[in-house]
Amino acid sequence: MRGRAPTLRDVADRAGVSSTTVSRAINDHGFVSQDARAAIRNAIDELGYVPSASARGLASRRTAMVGLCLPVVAADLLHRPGARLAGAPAQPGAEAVSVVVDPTPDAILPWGGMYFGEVVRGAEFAAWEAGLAITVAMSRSPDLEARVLTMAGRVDGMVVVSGTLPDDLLEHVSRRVPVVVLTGLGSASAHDRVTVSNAEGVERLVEHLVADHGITSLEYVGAWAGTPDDEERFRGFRRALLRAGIAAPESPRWRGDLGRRRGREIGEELVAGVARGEVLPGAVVCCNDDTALGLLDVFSAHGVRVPEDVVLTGFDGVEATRTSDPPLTTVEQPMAELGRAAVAALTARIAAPSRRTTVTSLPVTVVLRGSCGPHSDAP
Amino acid sequence: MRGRAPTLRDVADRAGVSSTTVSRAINDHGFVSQDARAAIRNAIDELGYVPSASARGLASRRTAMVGLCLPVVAADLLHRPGARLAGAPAQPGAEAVSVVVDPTPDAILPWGGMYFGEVVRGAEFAAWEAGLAITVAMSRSPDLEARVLTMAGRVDGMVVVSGTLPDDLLEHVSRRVPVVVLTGLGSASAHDRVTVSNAEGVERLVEHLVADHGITSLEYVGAWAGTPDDEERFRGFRRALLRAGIAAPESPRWRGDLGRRRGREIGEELVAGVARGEVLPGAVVCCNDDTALGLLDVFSAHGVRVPEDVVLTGFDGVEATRTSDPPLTTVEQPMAELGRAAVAALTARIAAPSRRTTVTSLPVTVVLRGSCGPHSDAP
DNA sequence: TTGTAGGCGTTATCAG
DNA sequence: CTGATAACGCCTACAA
Repeated sequence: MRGRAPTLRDVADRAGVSSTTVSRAINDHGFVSQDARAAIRNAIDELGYVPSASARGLASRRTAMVGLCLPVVAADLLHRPGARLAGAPAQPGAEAVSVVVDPTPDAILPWGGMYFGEVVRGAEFAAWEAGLAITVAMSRSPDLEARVLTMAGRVDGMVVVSGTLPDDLLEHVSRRVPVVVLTGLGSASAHDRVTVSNAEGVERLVEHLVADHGITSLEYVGAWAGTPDDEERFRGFRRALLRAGIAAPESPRWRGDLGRRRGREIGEELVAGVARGEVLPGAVVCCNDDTALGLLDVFSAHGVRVPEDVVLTGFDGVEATRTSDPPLTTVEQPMAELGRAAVAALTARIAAPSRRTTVTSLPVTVVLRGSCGPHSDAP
Repeated sequence: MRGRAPTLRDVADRAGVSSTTVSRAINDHGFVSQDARAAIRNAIDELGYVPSASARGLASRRTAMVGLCLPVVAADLLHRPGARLAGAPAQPGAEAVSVVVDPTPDAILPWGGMYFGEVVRGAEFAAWEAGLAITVAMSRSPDLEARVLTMAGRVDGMVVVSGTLPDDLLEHVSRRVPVVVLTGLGSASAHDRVTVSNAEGVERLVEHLVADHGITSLEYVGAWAGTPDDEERFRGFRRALLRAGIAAPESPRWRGDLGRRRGREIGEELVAGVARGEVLPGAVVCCNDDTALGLLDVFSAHGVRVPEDVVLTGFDGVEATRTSDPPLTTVEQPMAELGRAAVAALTARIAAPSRRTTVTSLPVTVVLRGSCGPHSDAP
């Protein structure tokens, strides 16, 4: 099949009009007579014409695509059962069927379930509404720079999850196309930015712990220093404490890396402290769910009861928080909305390149579950 | 920022070489001296040069992108908690935080959880390995044709989930770029195709029901007639029965539409039959999980016990099967592998346009859970 | 309502 | 190892 693909010109010749007219008909700019339209439509069908995006892009200087740059981990985050994809493709000679009895789900997902797939979904939706296509790339190691620049050369704008790109690369990219930063991990920036109400979320959560559960000794487990979201969350933590008249530390006493493994380490330290006679805080507020789940792993293993002995909370709203024992109280982020808002910010920026930089903050939801104690049901 | 983006030529001038040389350096074709390389690299950095994919594509006649065309429902399938995205964006004036007590998850997802996000993940991975970028589109109604053709003009090949595109559109597309069909719903085709061991999966499952659970009266709930996967699954169903010496119908007695709602209707009919004195079959084997879950909804509501009164099984391996009550025995599809295999087939086809059409069948896993009865643990 | 002409930024071909 | 030079397929004034 497919010799040389038919071009606009072929269509024009066949329809007996000029290529300009065909162009007009296709993009329906300007005026085209009904006759011409019909002839063109026929020619297109007969020839099987498909416009070349490359030529279009070159001539019009826009590609009608936006790029999404997600953390490598996103690959893992999109993880679902039945996935496999470990690196080796399924053996061609392997059995067509295997049988297992109720397998336990894969142990621990790296980054434990912040479904970036949701972000993609939201972004795709917004792009679709704007008549744009979407292309996604994971910021994987080898060749990161080349691949990201390639993407930059291919799109009208990019959404970049904060922290996925080295600063100089990000700068290089943003000299070419507008960039919207999706705050997540990583450092601040001078681009349009979309984030969530981190501080308010934690503040409200802590308020609940203090007011409704009467907890007065709380501790915060953060991320590494300089993580903007974490800093905001900690600020919310402090604010709530101070407002309740409880002494609050200047900085988190514990710092993790947002991972469950590190959460376990911190859990071990806490438990070890108890063994030495230290007393557990009334509540441990974690900067994210994975960290909290890591602590929970250790608490369960060592007989520390949650919420009786210590209340535990997370942030993000990953799926695992619903099925942990006890289910984890957390602050849920609207992932799909993040994607949508990011693309919306991008299209706005593309439309008005010189408008002021914007920051969009999306609302969060405090989800009260067993890990912070029993609830009547009116928050 | 950004006046007129620097071009290859600008880089060449600045580096004091010809544009050809710059091109060579960038794509590292042919030979370029170290000096030239260095000068070029500097020029690129200083200018913030990013190659234009449009120009590249036009000149080289390849775009280094592959497209993925997913069913509209995929939008819903990527669904996760914290999603929202109902159509209206979050109110700007809305509260930054809201609080809820352990909300039940959103009722029912349309198509209930065939995570196409997994397919995307697998496809992205394979594309990445091949140095390709990926663009995804959902086959949404208005403008389907225009959008799909636009995608076709933008990529070197497309993966299309079977049934998402009208035949004539698919044909139009495939006149331009190679197409790999991901069997799912819909009709057969003359393209490279990737699918799973549908028949073998069900066959093995039924074998288990008969041999290990001693069930001798089984019924099959299919999809609408002409659905290839369903037909294969039914064939596996028949084969297992016949081999076990059990009479098997020529065609499914019940037909659903793969949806949970329709599954409920079928469930109601079954229950109504019982009320009229009919006797339940020993097992109901459903063509997919959603249908089975629909039946289960009704059975639970009417006190029909699974697996005591009737055994129930599905197909797909959606997440909900793990948390239903009882957990649903099913045949799990390797979603990510499907995506990967599809892109692999595509790159192979692109490399050898005239090779014979291929069919790739991926292995499945029969997952035994509570809905088919107790198990020791050796299948 | 339609056509003409020129250029968009790269790659590929062919000589040096 | 390097440079001219011609496409590549379409859009966009501008003119008719």
